[in-house]
Amino acid sequence: MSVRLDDTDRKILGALQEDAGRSLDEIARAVGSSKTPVWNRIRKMREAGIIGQQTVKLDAEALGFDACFFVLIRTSEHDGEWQKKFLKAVKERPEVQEAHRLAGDIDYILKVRVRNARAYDVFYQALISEVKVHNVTALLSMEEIKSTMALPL
Amino acid sequence: MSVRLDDTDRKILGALQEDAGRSLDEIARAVGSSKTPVWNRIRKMREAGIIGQQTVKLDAEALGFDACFFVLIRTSEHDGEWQKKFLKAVKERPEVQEAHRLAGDIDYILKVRVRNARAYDVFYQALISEVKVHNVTALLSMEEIKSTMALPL
DNA sequence: TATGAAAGTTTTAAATA
DNA sequence: TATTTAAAACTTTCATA
Repeated sequence: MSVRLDDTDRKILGALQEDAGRSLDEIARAVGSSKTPVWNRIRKMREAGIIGQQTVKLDAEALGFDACFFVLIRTSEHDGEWQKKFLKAVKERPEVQEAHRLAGDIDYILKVRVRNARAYDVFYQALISEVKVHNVTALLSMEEIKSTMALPL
Repeated sequence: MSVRLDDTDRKILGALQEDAGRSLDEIARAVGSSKTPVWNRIRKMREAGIIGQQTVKLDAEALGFDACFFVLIRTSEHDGEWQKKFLKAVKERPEVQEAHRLAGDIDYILKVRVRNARAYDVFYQALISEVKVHNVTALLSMEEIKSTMALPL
């Protein structure tokens, strides 16, 4: 923790976010420095946990994941036991790509990626059989306009 | 396009999703094959667009992005001109990490990542001054329970 | 599919500003 | 203290069997 970031660090993070497959040399050139210092900064930021998992973006549709739902969940149960069970269910299910606990009226939002509507129903039935929820609204995505993990550094 | 995927391809995709930083050798070992065939498969899947951008996950909180909103948007305007302007606005704004066009009552959902509530308001004011929207609901995330781009292959 | 050699990259260490 | 240089270890890429 607690690495103070300067301008060069931020530029490196920007370059990595954009394309983590570039060589050190290219990144160094892009941020106006050279290999070793850039390498040391990256190592420090990795150790500090600022730079996490390195991954690839796969084409969901080409791989047959044609359905994406945003699921709004209201619960009447707010005790610790219920919450623990719910978090566990959500973390374990690979269909759930995002899960957030919300402020206000709606308690949770999930982003669920499945092959088709039938697969969503299977997921939904499994979820409500594991944990009791008061009210569920599923919003079906017709079109993914944008999807990125990049932070607006 | 149209690459038929077998079991080995799927295993490779799984390995890359999990950690794109591993060497070919490691991936080959993990999927029970050897370097050359794995390399050829990856190249083909990249060419076909199945494997896309390579990126890193950054720690949003460590970098000072403390606020995340899901924004539900209803519009009264459904003509092409309006939609074009809206898509453009959403794609251009780096705060918008996800944008989907929905079926049903609510027309769009956005995921917006900003430094704080004030920054969200700046974003919101800028958006509604660019495109007219009928009704907006912002859901504030209190806790990110899960966040992954990985498909449940 | 496997082997292996050439080209390129990452990583470490030593030298320099 | 941070950067450049240099060299060893490792990876990717690709020709050939």
